[in-house]
Amino acid sequence: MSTPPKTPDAIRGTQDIFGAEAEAFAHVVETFERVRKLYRFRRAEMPVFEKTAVFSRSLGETTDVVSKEMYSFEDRGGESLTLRPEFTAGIARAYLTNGWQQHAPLKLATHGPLFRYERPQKGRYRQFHQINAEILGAGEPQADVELLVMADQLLKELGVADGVSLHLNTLGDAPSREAWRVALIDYFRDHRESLSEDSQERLERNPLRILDSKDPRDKPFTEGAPKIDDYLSDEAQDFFGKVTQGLEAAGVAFARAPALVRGLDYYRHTAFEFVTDRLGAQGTVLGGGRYDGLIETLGGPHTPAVGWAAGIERLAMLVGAGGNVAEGKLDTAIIPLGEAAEKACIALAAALRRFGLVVEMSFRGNMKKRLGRANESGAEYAIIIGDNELAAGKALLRNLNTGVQTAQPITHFGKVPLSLLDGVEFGEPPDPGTNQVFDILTNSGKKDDS
RNA sequence: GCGAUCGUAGCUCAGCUGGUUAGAGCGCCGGUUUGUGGUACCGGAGGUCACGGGUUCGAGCCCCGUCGGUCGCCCCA
Repeated sequence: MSTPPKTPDAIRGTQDIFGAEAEAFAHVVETFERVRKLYRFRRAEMPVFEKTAVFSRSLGETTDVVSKEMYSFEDRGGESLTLRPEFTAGIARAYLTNGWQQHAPLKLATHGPLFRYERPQKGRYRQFHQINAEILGAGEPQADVELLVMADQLLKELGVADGVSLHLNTLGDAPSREAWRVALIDYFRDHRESLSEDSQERLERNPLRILDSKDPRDKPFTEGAPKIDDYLSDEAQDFFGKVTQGLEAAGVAFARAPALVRGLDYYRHTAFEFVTDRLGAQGTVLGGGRYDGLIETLGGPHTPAVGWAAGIERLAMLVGAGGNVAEGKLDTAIIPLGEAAEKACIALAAALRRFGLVVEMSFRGNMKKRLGRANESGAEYAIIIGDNELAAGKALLRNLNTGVQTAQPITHFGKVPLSLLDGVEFGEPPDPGTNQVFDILTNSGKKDDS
């Protein structure tokens, strides 16, 4: 008496992607790969896990993000490892440990799974996937511009640009950012009692975040809050000007978003998000910014860099909503009947696929079943070979749209487009050594004329 | 971590104020068609009603707990 084993559940917040969604997912990745090559971003592959320090140092040891939202564990040697929650820190580590400085300015693109220990909700999973682009070792605003223009082109080529807008801001250089921060704290402290509980908390930990609070109680005060523009140094102002001018030159539309901020200290200058209102609370489709301070936190030399990342699932949802991704269509279904015919059909399927046709060969069910499946698959033609046909060296070519079916010499398949054979009756196969394609073309010409 | 909401067949769902053998559509399998699809008709398989406890003569339905899904808050690298 044994009880059947219990099927283990999938891990919370993971997804099994299949069918149309998987096609949309692949479409996003393929489009990214194509576009990234247009800009000569070089492909990189990084490990999905790193020493925990790679992430904890760059993010700051004390933040919620590090203490609660990373997948960290000890390996058998007692070393603390973490499944990557983002690409940037791992890329920065690779940049330093592999001497990639020699390639600077280095344009890198990658994509793959990331892991965050969060409560799942729409567009948010514990294992999710991003596409990612970075330019390391480039302090020039042109790098920001190129990254943004590429992002814009990507979204347009994916067909999701409608309803998605680019929100752009600058956080200034380090002195500008700090002066602004102090001014914000002073300002909000005066209204402390009127702020939401969350924002009172934020005042201590992360005052910039009050600006994009969702609580209506905070709204009246965020409007009148100090603006970064009043604290920008000349250099920072000039930098941002070059970014916006570059976007205008490239024809990339953007909206200035003075409340768009970044929580971590290493961010400088440009911050941006492509945002939609079609994905519920998780409206950011692609986001990034300049992180000139990051590489130093990993013990490297001062290295300016800028990058962005976009959630593949979120993009796939937008792509899928447009209904423009379908599974690959079947051209031809091959239906063998009987063991001997099966062998001939395997050979025929291989030949047709080498020819470039999308072919499936059925191996289950009776004739009715097999034809039914062929029909459902959307195939245009079915090629049927039973033992009778095999003995005569023929196969049945059935047009599944018209229902017209003719017997054809097996040797014709794989050498002639099926559309030429469609509906045309042939006699004996051409003599060996003659040009079969030519014969068939002239034969079918005769038929058409008559 | 917090809140709301949901969990019935492979899928989408119905199931009345608690009342006998729990339903539909789709899908699957078979038949009308011994080797011919799309349409139609007929039949069939498939359910520990998420799990565990409780209330009740009686629970898919009410109560408590657990797990899971979804949506939102916090956070957002």
